[in-house]
Amino acid sequence: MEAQKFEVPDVGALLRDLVKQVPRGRVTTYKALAEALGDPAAVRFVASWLASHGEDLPLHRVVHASGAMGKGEFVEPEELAERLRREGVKVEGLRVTPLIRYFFAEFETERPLARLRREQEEVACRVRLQPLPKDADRVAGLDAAYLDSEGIGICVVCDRGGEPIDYVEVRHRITFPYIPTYLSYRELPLFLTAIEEAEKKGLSADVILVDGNGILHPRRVGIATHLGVLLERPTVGVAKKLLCGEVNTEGMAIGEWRPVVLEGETVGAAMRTGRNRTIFISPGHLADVRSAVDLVASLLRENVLPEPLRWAHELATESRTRP
DNA sequence: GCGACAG
DNA sequence: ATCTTGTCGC
Repeated sequence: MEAQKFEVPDVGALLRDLVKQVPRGRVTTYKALAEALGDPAAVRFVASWLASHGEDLPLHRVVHASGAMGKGEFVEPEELAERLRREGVKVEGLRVTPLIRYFFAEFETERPLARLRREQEEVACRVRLQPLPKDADRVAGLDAAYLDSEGIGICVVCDRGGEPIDYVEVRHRITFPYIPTYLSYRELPLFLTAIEEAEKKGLSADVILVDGNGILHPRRVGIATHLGVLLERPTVGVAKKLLCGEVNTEGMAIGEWRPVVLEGETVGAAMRTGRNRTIFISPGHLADVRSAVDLVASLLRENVLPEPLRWAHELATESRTRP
């Protein structure tokens, strides 16, 4: 099986370009930058990325939506205010006043996140929900860990009893940041090569478990779904936190599960595993909620995660200790 | 007061 | 996810 070509934009570089577009004497906001990238929900990425990668940028021209000075690791707010004043911007009490008078948002941009969203919607159109193969006797688990900007991808293949058979490890430079609902663009390249390497080694699985969501996603295309559709293979997503949708987890017994509903549709299940931990299971591709839940339940032991994912996580974390 | 977004 | 001090429980 050939690795799929999977292009991801350099959003960090694009964000730099956007900040450089803000003229002297004008200010923009974190939210306006996120919108210029194509998704206002990326505002936290914008703030955190600028705080750690924006040392050489004119960050005094990026303020909160309230007009308040931004917060970075490089410059004190008083100094930011001083820099703005020198450019003719009025700052009172560490706030640009009135913001509207100096506000800039006329960015030259191709809105990269909006393009990725359209791509996700196209992938979502190709999802097929159906029961998992009944004769599945090998289940893979995919997980990632990070060492600075290097990503570590693990693909473990387990037998039907959850016993690991073998695994592969791959490493990639990762540039795409974590932005909620765009996880695929960060981790899928890692997973695609891990699976390719596994197949080269003669390691294959009937179903692939992924650390993340399947159709339990605002556009019904979480990382497990994206992977499944690209490879045309059965996948199931397992997440440790709820991304979206609604579910009542009150008084759940261990092993019990309840549907996660999104816009009136059941897109997954919340299941209580050991202790007080709840996991969120959703079909990726060529799976449905019922069979995904059954498969995960059959691979659950004492751990929070089903065995293939528990092993993948353990191996990925362990790999970080030996660079 | 609003919102709370997988890894 | 990672970083990381202090705190709780087995």
